[in-house]
Order: sequence, then structure tokens, then C-alpha cells
Amino acid sequence: MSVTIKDIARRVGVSIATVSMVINNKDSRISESTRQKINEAVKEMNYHPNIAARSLMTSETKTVGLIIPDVSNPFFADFAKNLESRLSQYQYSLFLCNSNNSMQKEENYLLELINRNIDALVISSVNIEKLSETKLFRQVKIPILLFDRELDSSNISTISIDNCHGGYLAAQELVRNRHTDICCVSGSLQLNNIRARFEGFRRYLEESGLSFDNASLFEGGLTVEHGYDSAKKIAEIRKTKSCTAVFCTNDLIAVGVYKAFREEGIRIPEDVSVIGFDDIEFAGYLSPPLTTIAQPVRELGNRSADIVVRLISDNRLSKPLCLPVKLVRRESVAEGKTAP
Amino acid sequence: MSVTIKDIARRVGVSIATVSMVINNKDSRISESTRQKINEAVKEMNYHPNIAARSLMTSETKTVGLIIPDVSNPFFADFAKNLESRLSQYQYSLFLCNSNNSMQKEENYLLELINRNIDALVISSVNIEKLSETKLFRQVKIPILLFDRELDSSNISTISIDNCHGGYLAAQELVRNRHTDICCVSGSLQLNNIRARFEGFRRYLEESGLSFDNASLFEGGLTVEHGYDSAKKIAEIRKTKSCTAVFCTNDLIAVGVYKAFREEGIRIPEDVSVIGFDDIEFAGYLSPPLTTIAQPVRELGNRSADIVVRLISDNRLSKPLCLPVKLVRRESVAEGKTAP
DNA sequence: TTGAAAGCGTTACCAT
DNA sequence: ATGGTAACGCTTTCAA
Repeated sequence: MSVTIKDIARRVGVSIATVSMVINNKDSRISESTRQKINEAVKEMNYHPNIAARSLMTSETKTVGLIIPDVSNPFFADFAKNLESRLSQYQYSLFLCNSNNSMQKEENYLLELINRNIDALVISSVNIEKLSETKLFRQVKIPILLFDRELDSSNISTISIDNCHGGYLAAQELVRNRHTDICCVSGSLQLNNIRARFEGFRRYLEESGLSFDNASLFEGGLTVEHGYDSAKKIAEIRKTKSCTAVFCTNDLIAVGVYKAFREEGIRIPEDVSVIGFDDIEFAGYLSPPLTTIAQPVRELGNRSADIVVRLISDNRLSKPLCLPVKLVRRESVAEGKTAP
Repeated sequence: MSVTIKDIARRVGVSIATVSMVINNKDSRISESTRQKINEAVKEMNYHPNIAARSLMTSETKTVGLIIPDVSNPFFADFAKNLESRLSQYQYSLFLCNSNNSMQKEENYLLELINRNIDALVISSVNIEKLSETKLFRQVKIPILLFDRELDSSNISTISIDNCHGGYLAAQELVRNRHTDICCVSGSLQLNNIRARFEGFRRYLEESGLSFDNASLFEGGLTVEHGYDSAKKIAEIRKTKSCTAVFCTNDLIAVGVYKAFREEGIRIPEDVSVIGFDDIEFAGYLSPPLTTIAQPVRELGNRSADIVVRLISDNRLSKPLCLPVKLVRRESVAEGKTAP
């Protein structure tokens, strides 16, 4: 089969212990000459350590697992990319799992990852409340970092963004442009990050003396389809009632809204303004380019890696990290017409 | 630490050998009663096999590696998703690696995956010709499936699509709409799949009595940026020379073209028609929705999984698989104006 | 400065 | 029908 330390040892004429030491740089007390000979042999014979064997001894795999709801959502794809990239600087690999928004798959993966002895887990759960009550989840002994989700009353480290402020900023931008009749197309308010976006949004509205009518809320999936369907309804409603702006709790929804409005002959932003959330790369390529609340994906990925690595060496609750968002003004928001 | 077969054995009062057998369903000759007792204990004690230990013995990890140039490209993200999904039906996991279009990272990953003892590799290389000449690559003993790339004169299994025919169809659609002055914005023609798209495209043109002027070819990366830059140039050229349609060798490029044309006030399809390649989900959400050549991503993923699993149990060259593409007509192609 | 040997959790073979 | 035990490739402790 493959070359093992035994082969190296035999070739050089030393013991496997010695070989192991120099390979792991624990060679403080190994003579320079044997060290060299071993290193040469390693190269020549093309030796690669067997990770399974190693992790059987050390019980670490140098792998962190990531469970996300959907790789096809560019936001998560980007996050994964950045996380992985930073992790590799620490010599860790990323094992990526896609739950496809299914609680069942999520649990399967969790089990799978545990079986694989990953060193830490970062997860953006479909339903963290439910998952956290699961027997399986509670038995997890490795560090966990909750991404983009929060869990009250728990001692799990979290990293997220200021969703509430994001919603607030979105409302502000709309109100600043004199909009008063605003709809909101949202993902499930069961998701606490999404709820926070909505709450922030509503709060600003109320602070501005505007009230938000729940009839203007379209709750559903964080998907293009939901955006599309909701916008079709809005188009209908607009025949009897004013709606000059819509806040989408993620960019995918906004994409669907664009499509429906286009089909309905509703112009953005002339007829209605649209504002999104996430700032996926694609947002800038919509026509018109989408004004949105940007999440710092890159930093999210990097910081997550930093936290997780720290957690691995010292599994102590890190205090919740919350990164700021910012408004990215493009062309999908315009002055609302003053009411007739 | 964790529960091991030893613990189970002790609890039930049998040997570890027995436990191992029932866990692996090699329990042909184990009495029903002990089998039951063991299975109960496994549940109660919450036993999970240690994969590292297992793979140390069996030298298989039930993992296949995937190396792709860019997860942020929805085409690859979707492929990965489908591949993973099908693979999981076979009880295999997918280890996803993102080379970020860097040959260096690609090699690093290759090494990493080999060290991790994956059972098979599917790879869409940045530069397969070069990679395949690499010492590392040639030493790989596990089955390899080349995705979306071909390698002449080699005995590596491949799966791809009929790129050439795709290019052909694109040209046909344009010519059918009476376009004669056509530009092509392409990824690197070093990539054999991209070259094939271009060749098919050019071939149809020639068959139609049209010639393709190399001055109308804009070669670069398969990126939004390249599409954008090229379209800016085309906008410039159009001031002196006719160009009524552009063929983009992937959809990302088309996205960039859209953006530039929008900025330049060039209307799609009224002023110039655009046709893409891949049919990423997003293509349908552009405005106007992009006419493009669709790759069967789903089938690509499924078939890849099937092939790879077969390869693992019997590493014999599978004959190259080439799936058909089809034209998806949307709204970005219109009748070209007849020449003045 | 180096080596011997134990042990990590499994599987697989050969006994019983 | 079941058990004992070697072996997988490695790290680590203790002894020399």
C-alpha cells in the first residue's frame, strides 16, 4: 500500500518513534544528521501521514464541520468560501454540509460529523430552538459556533450581525425617501435573525410616526419563489391600495419581487422602490441594481474561523459577536410620490 | 471518552468481535437473542462507531472529494449540491474543495484529500493538462472522475456535456433571428470545454455562410468582470461597426454584459441580443430573462455520483459520458434588424 | 539522542 | 454461535 513511518524507519535505520518525532517537529532532541536523513527519505519515498491513524491517537481531525441551509444561496456560499479560506491558514479543513432547509438532513449531518470526529462545528440551523433540544445535539462535546442564529438562555458561542439595526436602516432609507405605504416580504419570523430584521424595520417606522399594518406583511420562505408570489399579490393589492415600497428580508426574495414586478409592468423604482438584505454579489447585477443592507460576509467568515480555532484549544463560551451592517445605496429606491 | 464496542461488549457480556459483527450486519451466524441485546445496548449507550478506527482497518473513508474552481459560481454550487445529495444515498459523504481558480490551491487540496484517504476524486481542474503531468497527480491511486474537462490520450474517466453542440445551438438561434454581426465574449480558450463551445459556435456560423472575425472575440476569465469589460469595449466598437448580438460562453459573463449594456444605454434585446451558456438559476431572473444553453446540472450531479461509486468498487475506465444540452429560449434574443 | 512498547477503536481471521 | 487476537499506522511515555 502506501508508504508508512515504518518504511521510512527501515530505510533510514532508526525507530518509528524517531521518525514520528521529526515528522511532527517534536524533534528537539534529535540529532541534526538523523533529522536530515529522515526528511530526505520522507521526500524521496513520498511519504504522507495517514490521517485516520493519527487522529485515532490524537483524537483530533483538524477538520471543522459547517452545516448551512443552502449552498445555492450565494450568501452562504460566500460565507463558506471565506470561512474555509481562513481556516486553511490554521491548517484546518472544512467539511461542508448542506441541509437543504430540512431539519431531518440537518440532524443526519450532525450525526455524520460527530461520527467523523470533527473538532468543531459551525452551524446555521433551520430551527435552532428545536435542534438544541434534541438528544443528539446535547450530547455534542465539541465546540459549537452558532452562525446567523441566536439562542437565548444557552451557553453556546454565537456570531451574527446586527439584524435589528439592518431592518432599522432599511426603513430609514425608505422613509427618508418619503415612502409611507410600505410592504414587507419576509422569510419566516420563526427565524430569530429574520424576526430581528423585521422588528428593527417596524421600530423605525413607529418611531417615525408611521404604523405598520400586518396586512402588509408577507411571510414565507427566504426564497425567490416567495418573493415572486408575494409581489404578484402586491401587484393585485396595488389596484385598490397604495404601496410604494417593499422591504425584502433577504436579497433572494428581492430577486423574486423584481421578476414579478417586471411581468406586471411595475417599474422599479419609478413605481415602487425595493430594498433588500444581505448584499449578495448578484444584487449589484439586477436591473436596476438593488439597494440593500450589506452583511460583512468576508469578515463573518474570517471571524468565525478565528473564534472556532480558539474554541478548539480552549472550549470556553466566547461572548456573542455581533458585526455591524451597512446600507448599500444603489438604484432601486427612489423618492416616493407624495400622497395625492 | 466516547462509547466503544468494548463498552458494549462488556455491558452485554460478549466479545468485541461479536459486537463488531452485528454492527456491520455480518451477523449471519449470531443468535437472534444476542443480536437483540447488542442492538439495544448500542441504542441505550448511544454508541457511534469511530470512523477513523474503522477506516484504519478497511482503508476506506466513505468519502469522495470534489475540487472545483469556484463555489460562488452557481453552476458549480448546484453541481456540488446534486452530487452530494446523490452520493449520500450511497452512504458516501462529499468533501468539497474550492480552488478559487488557483492551480496552487488545487494542488494543495489534492494533497490534502489524498492524505485524508478519500475513496475517489471528482475534479474540475483549472488546468487539467498541467495538473495531470504533475508528480502528485500521477501518484494518485484512487479513481478520478474528470468533470467538465477532457483530457486526450489519457485513461481517466470523464463526464461532461456536449459543449460543441451547445455553441452550435447558440449560433443557430442567433442566425435564425437574422443576426450576422455577432461578437463572442469567452472564457479562456485554453479550457477545452470553453474552446469546444466556441468551436461549435464558429462552425455553425461558417456552415451558414457567415464568417467569424477574430476581432469579435473577447477572451478572458469566465467572470462577471470580464463580461462587463468586454461589453464596454463592444459598446465602443458599435459606434463604428455593427454588432447586433453577443454570445457569452457562460452566464456569469452574460451578467457582466448586461450590466455594462445597461450603463451604456444599450437595450437588450432591442439593440443587441445576448445569449449565454449554463443556465444558472439566476439567468431567469435577469431582466430581460436570459436566453441560454442549459446544462443538465442535476443529471450531471447524479450521474457523476453513480459513476464514482461504481469506480470505487471497480476502478476501470468508464467510457466518457457526454450529456446533451438544450436551448432555453427566454427574452434576450430578438430579430436582428436587416442590414441597411 | 534514540528505541521499545503500549494503546487508540476497529475489523478479520482462526479457533473453539 | 462466539471469542481471542493480530493488525491497521500512528503518537507518546518511559527507559536506556
